[in-house]
Amino acid sequence: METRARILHESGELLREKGMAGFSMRGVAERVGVSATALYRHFEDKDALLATLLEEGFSTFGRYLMRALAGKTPLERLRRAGHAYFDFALEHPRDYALMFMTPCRELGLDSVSEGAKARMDGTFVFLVDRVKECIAAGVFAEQDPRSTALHIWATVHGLASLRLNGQLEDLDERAFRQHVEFTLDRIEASLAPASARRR
Amino acid sequence: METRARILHESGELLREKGMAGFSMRGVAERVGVSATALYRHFEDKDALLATLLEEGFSTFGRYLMRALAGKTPLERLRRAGHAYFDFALEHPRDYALMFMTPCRELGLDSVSEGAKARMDGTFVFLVDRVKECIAAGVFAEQDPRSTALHIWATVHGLASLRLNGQLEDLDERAFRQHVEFTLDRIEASLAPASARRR
DNA sequence: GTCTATAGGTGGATAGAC
DNA sequence: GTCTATCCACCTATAGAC
Repeated sequence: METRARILHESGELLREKGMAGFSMRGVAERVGVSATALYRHFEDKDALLATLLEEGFSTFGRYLMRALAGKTPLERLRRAGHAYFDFALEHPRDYALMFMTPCRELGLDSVSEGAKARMDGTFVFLVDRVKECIAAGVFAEQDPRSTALHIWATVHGLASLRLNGQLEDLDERAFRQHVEFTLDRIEASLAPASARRR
Repeated sequence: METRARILHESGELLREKGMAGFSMRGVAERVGVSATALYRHFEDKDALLATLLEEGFSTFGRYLMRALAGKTPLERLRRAGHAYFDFALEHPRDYALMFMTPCRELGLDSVSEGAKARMDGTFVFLVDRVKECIAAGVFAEQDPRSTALHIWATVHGLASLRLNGQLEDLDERAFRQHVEFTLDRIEASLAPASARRR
């Protein structure tokens, strides 16, 4: 792997291990196996490194979400979006934590927070569109699509962040995946129109 | 206020403002208006200060949760627990962030994580009990109480943490409270037995 | 592109006076 | 209990050699 890519990779690892408080250029350099100053040939400064990490995280996340569009029905596309969300969180926990679990103010990236905010809004719009499809198709009750989308986001984010924070350590990977299914089932059940709720 | 209490208060404020990375004994001392060394008369070291803050957070949270028991029916008690959860998150955002949004490993409090884990488990058991009540009363479908409780926790935690991370800034306090009601409604709807789902 | 050397800063913690 | 003085560790970032 190229040095630059390795720097980004080890940055993510260190960030997850030690948090923002323990993240340092020296720490990254040591993991990569170069001197601390070498990093400055690849990134202007510490903020630029973090900003790049954040940006690449959003790019990857966007690709994951796009998988959802392969679904053939509105409900299936929403379901796939849910799976894509958890796939990303579990396969890129460092990126997920940086993107969704770190307060903007804590990042201290004034310049990049604009871009991050735009990315976040874009993600939310994608979700709102999936919800609108479901409402139009009659599989969801007629409710404010934005409230509904926010409810879905909060629910999946809550589960993902409890998992990544280590608060569900007694669940193994398989049990967690099962709970994901349970969660997606509950979301669908809670949004179905009254006519669809009889079993 | 006593110096010790003021130290704890300002510690919470600083933690919320700057995050773990920006939290320092000197920073706390400056806010309190004493020298940095004065803090060491009240707390053995930085970890002890954080541990105390965490402990007091769980105590306060426990008192909030106890309000739920004033509800007259199982469903009302669960609903009140939901409200207590959001009340605590909104009124004690610093404590909430420290307790539920900071990875244990990032805190670096090996000694205290035992106590924190026990507290967390206690909270979860409380929620499981409320769910069991609802199932026994027939207002919830017969499902694994622990899965159900986890679903509820993840959902309310997701909403609270998005809020505290500043990702829902376009919602004012009133709109957010309204969405809380929406969320609690969705949770109940998703867990109701099939027989109760006809409108 | 990577190194060593180094400047300049921040932060945790202690010693000892008051 | 609070202060000043101080030590030491660690951090970001730059300069200049290779």
